[in-house]
Amino acid sequence: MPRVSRAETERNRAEIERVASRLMRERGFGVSVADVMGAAGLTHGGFYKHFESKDALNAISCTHAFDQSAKDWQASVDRSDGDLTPRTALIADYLAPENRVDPGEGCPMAALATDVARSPVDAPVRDSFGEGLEGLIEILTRAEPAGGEPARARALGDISTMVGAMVLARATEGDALAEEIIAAARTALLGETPGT
Amino acid sequence: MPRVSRAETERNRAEIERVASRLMRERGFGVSVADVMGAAGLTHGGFYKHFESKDALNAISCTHAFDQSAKDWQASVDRSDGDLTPRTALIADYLAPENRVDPGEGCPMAALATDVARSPVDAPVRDSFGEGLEGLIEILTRAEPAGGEPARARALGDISTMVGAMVLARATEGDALAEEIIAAARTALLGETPGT
DNA sequence: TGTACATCAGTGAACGCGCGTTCACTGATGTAC
DNA sequence: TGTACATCAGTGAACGCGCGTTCACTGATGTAC
Repeated sequence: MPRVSRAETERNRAEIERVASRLMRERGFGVSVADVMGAAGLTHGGFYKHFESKDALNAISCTHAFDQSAKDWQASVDRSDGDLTPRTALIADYLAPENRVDPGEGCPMAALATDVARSPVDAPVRDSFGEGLEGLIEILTRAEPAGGEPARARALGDISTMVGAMVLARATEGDALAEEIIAAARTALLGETPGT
Repeated sequence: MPRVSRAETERNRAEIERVASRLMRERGFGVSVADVMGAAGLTHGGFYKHFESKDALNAISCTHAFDQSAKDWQASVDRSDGDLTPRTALIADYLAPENRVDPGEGCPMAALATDVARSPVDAPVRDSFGEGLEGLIEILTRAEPAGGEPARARALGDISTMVGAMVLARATEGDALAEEIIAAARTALLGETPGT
């Protein structure tokens, strides 16, 4: 049934972007146009009525994922109080099991950085990734106890540890090492005693 | 000219493994059999005289890359002396520009972790990655100033920071942020004053 | 409010291409005598 | 050491398949009157 209403068109486009963002974090940019459209309940032919190319969708999906993460990070900051600093809340939420076992709804840095690194220098996804990353850096920088330039450097160090731990834990999922890595990152970042 | 000598066969196989290990770190497991064989100076048809499947080569390439890295890490430890601790030497060498700009000859954790995370649970490359990772953890654990269990936890935290910084710097290569991330990781790990 | 018609989101077949894998063939190497 | 022959690493065409992209077609939606 062709020629759907404007509202339907808009809903379809939003759904394509949503499932693309999920599938690309799960499987990488190699996910096919047909799989994305199918997951959105459509056939592949209509793809180019919405997007200029597969490359363009990669970039849009990356931005979508970072927008979602920025909201999650801000929510972590907002739930902090006297007993829980914003930085602690953010890092604890990031290292939680949900982020590790469901990459499709999780951190785009951990899911997409390697794919972006392999993309051509002129690929649109590079700008999307850079801007999204900068956004997360700024949220964590504001959450650092220290202010000014040291806060940004500390945020960059924190993010490196968080992303590295997430990436390595996902690669060893199912192995005891995965939990061990996350626990060690927690200890390194939050100074918890390595127990259990 | 078919039927080459045994020595030639062995040399060809070693060359296939060498270039495969390089190309997979550069482009991921998606690199094609034809590209690997071509890079080794052969045609694609002979591939199955050496390997059972593409999956098997993925695992072999991963092990090859970790073996190379273990040698590099040990060399870093060996060059340390009174003024330079093994841990400092290892981390400084890891974060050096060569590792960042030439992923094909660099760290397999940073290059392959995401691809491994996306591989099926029964893919042979998962075991290769787990074993290779454990080997590097042990080298760094021995290089930590503290001994016993805390040394291992600290090694895991260090590796997380190293890998995360490498992965993010590669994704932002060409941007000032790439250098900033590496510098911040250096500061976080080695306590250098964030200068320049 | 009703009618006539242009618009265009979605469909499904088709395109050229590259993938992993198979296979008949080649001919120098390695072996048996 | 010399000869006869089996072995098998490497070649290149072929297989079925999935990729990104294009395109003629459809028919309900949105618009003009």
